[in-house]
Amino acid sequence: MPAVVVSRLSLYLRELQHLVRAGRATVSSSQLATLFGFTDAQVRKDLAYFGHFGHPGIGYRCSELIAEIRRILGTDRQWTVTMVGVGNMGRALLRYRGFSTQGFCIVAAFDRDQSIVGSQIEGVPVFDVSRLGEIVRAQGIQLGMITVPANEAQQVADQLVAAGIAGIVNFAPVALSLPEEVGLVGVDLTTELEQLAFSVANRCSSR
Amino acid sequence: MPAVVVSRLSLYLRELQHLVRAGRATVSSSQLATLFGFTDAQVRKDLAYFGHFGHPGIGYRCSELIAEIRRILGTDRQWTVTMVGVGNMGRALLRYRGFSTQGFCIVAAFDRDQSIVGSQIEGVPVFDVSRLGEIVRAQGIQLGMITVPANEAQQVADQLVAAGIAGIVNFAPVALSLPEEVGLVGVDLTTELEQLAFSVANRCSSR
DNA sequence: CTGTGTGAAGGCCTTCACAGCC
DNA sequence: GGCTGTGAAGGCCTTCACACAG
Repeated sequence: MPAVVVSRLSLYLRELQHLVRAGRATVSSSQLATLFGFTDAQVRKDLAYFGHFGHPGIGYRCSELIAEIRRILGTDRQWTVTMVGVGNMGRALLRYRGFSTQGFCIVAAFDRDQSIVGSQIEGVPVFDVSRLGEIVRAQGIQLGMITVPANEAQQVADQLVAAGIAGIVNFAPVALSLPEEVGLVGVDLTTELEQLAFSVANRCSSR
Repeated sequence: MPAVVVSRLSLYLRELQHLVRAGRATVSSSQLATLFGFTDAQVRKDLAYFGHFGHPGIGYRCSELIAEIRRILGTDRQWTVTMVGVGNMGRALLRYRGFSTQGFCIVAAFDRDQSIVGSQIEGVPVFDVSRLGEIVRAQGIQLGMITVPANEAQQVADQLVAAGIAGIVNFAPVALSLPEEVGLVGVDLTTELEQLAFSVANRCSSR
């Protein structure tokens, strides 16, 4: 299965949830496709990698497909998440409601700023970063989000790995070096703006 | 040229800047490649699409390559940016220093919360969203970042397009429909976590 | 007739392997 | 020896086109 399929499944899931909220019961591959500028064949192939979810002549039942995609992504279960770095970005993400509704529960945050250690932000307790290993291990936290400055990110990542984390989302603008068996996703906002600048400067529609 | 090349150029740029800060003068394609888990041939091909920047036997001079990549991306010039939606995410992004050093200058923000309209956040003035068209047009603002709730994002995008914006970064978790000639990049944090969950649940190293 | 699932074809992207250069 | 730039090969991903189902 192509690697990009999973990211498209996430997009399908998101729009399916919007469709259900709008009262739609079914959707066809071509309707889904036009939302993103994909082809209908691509949508069907993406879904067919994982099973037979469609109904010929009807399309896909939204709620049914939502359940299937969540099962595929593994977000039908709950994931425990920690956030390391409670600066501007960390705080914004802690306050973002979208994670918990999709199966991600932030259970602990870490920082070294003593003025916030011991407090709670949106119900999430903030611990001193020196207790990272202890708490991640004790609570069996599965995923970590790194929102510290770039020059501290690798060290934090190493601590998370040592504590047995299964995957990391890295918001620091630096490449991390991790063991093969730990999942890694990088999010760099400057990179995204640069993408946009290039596509605008070269008038190449990225779609 | 493959579409993904541009996103890799951004990554090269980022690490080159780290290398320069660490005092490195040159770097080879294989050294750059191992930072990301790419092949050396890929790095060379990516760069060779745009010119002959390397020096056989030496590698690439970091500062030289930085200048070239910035020129390619279009970030050797300054871009004016606006942010629509000054909630948690918007505020965090306004306070993020990384944009301005890479050529992106946030010159105005918009919200409809009257308690912040008229104030400044990190030196960026916050206007009522009703003045969006007027101000974007008057100041010739080039790029827009959308950080409003999903159900308001399309409407905001339409206003930005009407005001003549050249490109949009959409942080709202919804697919936007824009005219072909307007650049669009989507950033969905939940999607990123879902990627990670899948790769962990299926123990497939995404690298 | 609408719409899915899917082999086959086509195209795009990456990797290989080496000529050329320092 | 070290390293880049690049045609050729290979592989991966998307699109096509159609059999089949409701």
